[in-house]
Amino acid sequence: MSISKTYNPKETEDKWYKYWLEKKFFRSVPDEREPYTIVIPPPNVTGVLHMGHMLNNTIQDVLIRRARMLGKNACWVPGTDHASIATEAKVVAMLKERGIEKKDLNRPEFLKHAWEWKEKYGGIILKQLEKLGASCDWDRTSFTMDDALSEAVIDTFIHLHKKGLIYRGIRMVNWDPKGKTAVSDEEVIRKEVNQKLYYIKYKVSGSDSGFIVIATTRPETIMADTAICINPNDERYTHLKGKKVLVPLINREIPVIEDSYVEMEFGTGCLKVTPAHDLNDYELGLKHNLPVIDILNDDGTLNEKAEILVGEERFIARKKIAKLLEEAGQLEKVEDYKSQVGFSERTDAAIEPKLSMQWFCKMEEMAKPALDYVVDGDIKLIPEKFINTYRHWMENVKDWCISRQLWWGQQIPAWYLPNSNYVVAKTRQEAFELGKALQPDLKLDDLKQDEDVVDTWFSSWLWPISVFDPTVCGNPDAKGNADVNYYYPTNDLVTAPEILFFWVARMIMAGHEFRGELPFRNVYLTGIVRDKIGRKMSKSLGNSPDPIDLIETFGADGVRVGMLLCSPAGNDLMFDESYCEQGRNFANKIWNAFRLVKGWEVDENLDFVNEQAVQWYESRFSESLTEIESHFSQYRLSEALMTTYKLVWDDFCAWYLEMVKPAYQQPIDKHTLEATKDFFQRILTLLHPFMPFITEELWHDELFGQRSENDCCIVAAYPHAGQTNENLLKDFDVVKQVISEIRNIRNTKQISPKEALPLAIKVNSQIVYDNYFNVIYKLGNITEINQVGEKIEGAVNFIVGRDEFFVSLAGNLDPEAERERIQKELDYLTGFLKSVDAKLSNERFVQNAKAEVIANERNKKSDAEAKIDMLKQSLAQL
RNA sequence: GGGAGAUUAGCUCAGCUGGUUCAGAGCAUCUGCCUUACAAGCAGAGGGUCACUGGUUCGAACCCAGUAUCUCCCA
Repeated sequence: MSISKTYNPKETEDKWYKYWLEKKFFRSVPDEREPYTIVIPPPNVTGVLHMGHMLNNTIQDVLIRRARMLGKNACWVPGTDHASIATEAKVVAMLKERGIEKKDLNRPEFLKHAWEWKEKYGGIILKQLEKLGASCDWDRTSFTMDDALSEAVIDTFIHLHKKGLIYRGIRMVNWDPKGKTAVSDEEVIRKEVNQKLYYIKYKVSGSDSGFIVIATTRPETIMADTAICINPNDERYTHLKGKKVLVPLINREIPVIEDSYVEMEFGTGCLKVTPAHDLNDYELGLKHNLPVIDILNDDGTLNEKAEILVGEERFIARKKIAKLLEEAGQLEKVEDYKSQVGFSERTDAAIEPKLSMQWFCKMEEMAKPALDYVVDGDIKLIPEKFINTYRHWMENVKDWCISRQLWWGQQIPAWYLPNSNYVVAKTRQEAFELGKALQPDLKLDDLKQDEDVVDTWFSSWLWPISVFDPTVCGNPDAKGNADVNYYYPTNDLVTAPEILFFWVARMIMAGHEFRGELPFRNVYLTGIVRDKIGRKMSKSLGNSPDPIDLIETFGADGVRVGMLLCSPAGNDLMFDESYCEQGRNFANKIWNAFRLVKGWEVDENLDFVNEQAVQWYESRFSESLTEIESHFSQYRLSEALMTTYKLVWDDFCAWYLEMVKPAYQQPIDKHTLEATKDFFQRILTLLHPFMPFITEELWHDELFGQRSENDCCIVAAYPHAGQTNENLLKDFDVVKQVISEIRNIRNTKQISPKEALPLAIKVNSQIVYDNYFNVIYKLGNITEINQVGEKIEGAVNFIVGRDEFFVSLAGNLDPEAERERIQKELDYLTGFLKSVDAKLSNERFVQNAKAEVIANERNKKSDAEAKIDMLKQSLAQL
């Protein structure tokens, strides 16, 4: 093994990842052990690894590695989802580059190209996860469009349709004119946009000069107007009641209706009603029985119903209409106006509200049990604050539009008969059998399958079940295979709060529907990765580092540590590369501590002089481990890491190793070396979930002797907390403080650390300092230690606990400076004593406070008094 | 407009059921060190009106009310 001065991750990472794969350490099959299961939130096949994935998957890997070391049968199932809109968009773009238009292809031809694309690019993100060290069971890699998983989707559709939970209906949907598909409410991103408010004059029918003015942001939709609406209480417009007006430019006559829905204060208090192109207008139209005129094509261009500007794109049409209105003298004015506009998450096109026939899944019935799991605490959300959000959603749930006007996905198993009836069935043959009942003369070829596919989330909501046994989806009575019975319900889900509703909640619904059980017990919600000035990381801002570059620069272990250091659960994290640097430095620290220990020569004849140090670290390790376990149990991973970090860097490297390390080129005793090696191995196991590569590398060093093939850190037993010796820990706190004081004296008096100093102790406590002389000599660079009964004159002194310490400096004591220092401390203590006295002389405090609190105050008082006494004496001696 | 959450050191965050020496980390900063494991390092130090205003209490960073600012979700 190399002993380079710095740790080089490149030499270890690929090597060990390959080794783990070869030895099948990630592989899980059901056995008699307790399972610990995580299903990956399937990244989009079109995706490349971004910082959000890094965070999310680092957390999952830490959890799964720790569970594995705790002796559980750990199973982390990887995979991807087919992301219908995003993938279809990519494939269409690729075809366009090759000079092929989607409209010139039929469905099978298009799907062939799409699968080719998926085979070529779909695995990129999973390969990238390997670089991070993700210990997924790759043999279980799933894809939401695998045959079996697709079948599960179809069966689910059929099952829910049979139950009456899926229906077809006309609804106002969010139409993405670029993707040419409906998208769900959750896929619409609202942004504030600077717009214009156009004030348009509508002529009153049958009058030469009368007109009313209507304010709108969408003048291109006036041709779809079917009414003008005023508030019945609006006195400005009473003369218009029952009248008709003419739509400008096309002069179609429409009625003036009255409804208190119209806000009198907004715009002119007069609203144009366009049922086909606005949700509120649609509802108003239903109420007042208005016709619906849809003037837009699927791609967002105007159709012949618009009468004018046919074929123009909607935003171009808006500009042209404004000009036409102006020329016609019907544009009164234009104002700047800010408003919220929805954009498609996938294509960034402005969403067009559009009426269309879609498939819906009823949510209310399924939402109830899904809400109960969380409210009753069977499923824990971490952090808990998300329960409120979850409840609010589930209590106001809306039906789920599940059809998408795309080809990439599972085609809806609905078959239309010539008479426009339809049946839902898995195959054409089955549909035919059902169809004959409705239409006896039906021929097989008469059936036409619905052109649309189901929403990708309609696959993903089955994920925690379908990756184990897809056949139980849609078949709630099925018993399921060995896998699903063993691994389901899974343990932890790690995901982003943005998809709490449209993924997490729906998985809970599906789990309840098909397994009668929750899909996971804990949902750990990560924050959004932002840059250090708080902006969301995005491609367009270019403020996101490439995770693979980060791994190149800082090593996978360094990046993992960096991610976790800045990631409190559920809070956004302000990522900065310096965290990864800190992680890399930590790896280097471990590496160098190892170099030190590795370099030690043993001398069997030496006495075991480090017994106190060894026992102290033993206790300290247990104490820290208990704290780490508690952090893990609360999913406070960054704190578990920080506790580990300090245990290694401060306690092990800065204190323990310094205490036991022999002088340069001197040998060490056998006991100490063995104890140190044992500590080191335990540290490696403790660190492994966070830093898998460096720990595995060091684990196999010859320092620890020969290891069998399967003796690897990844499967080593996680350490258990042993006994802690409280008194020893307390004594060492005092000893460490004494050493710090000595070092501080050196620093302030400009004395070199090389210059050894004499120390005298006036012991007033029960501490047996003799036990710690070795440590104090070594770390304080002390020549002699004397226990004295009286103060030493002319020495610098300090107090730790109740004991006084004196360091004689060869003639360079500055009495004035000493007096000042002591006086300062004295002032502080006097003030402190005053506040304690005030408390103790307050009758109500003594009456009301708990006994131990009062005892504590009394202790503080006597401690302070003792110290003040000592300081006063010192002052007098100067 | 409705709802949720946040505000503690220069930065990122802990701080449990109100009660150990007038609030703790890590990073950054400052001072001194190339001390044979590590300058990606060592030793030490400084740094806070716990957003603001009231209230409850013997006692408030913590509980209550209001104000301000910010973030997110929904319309």
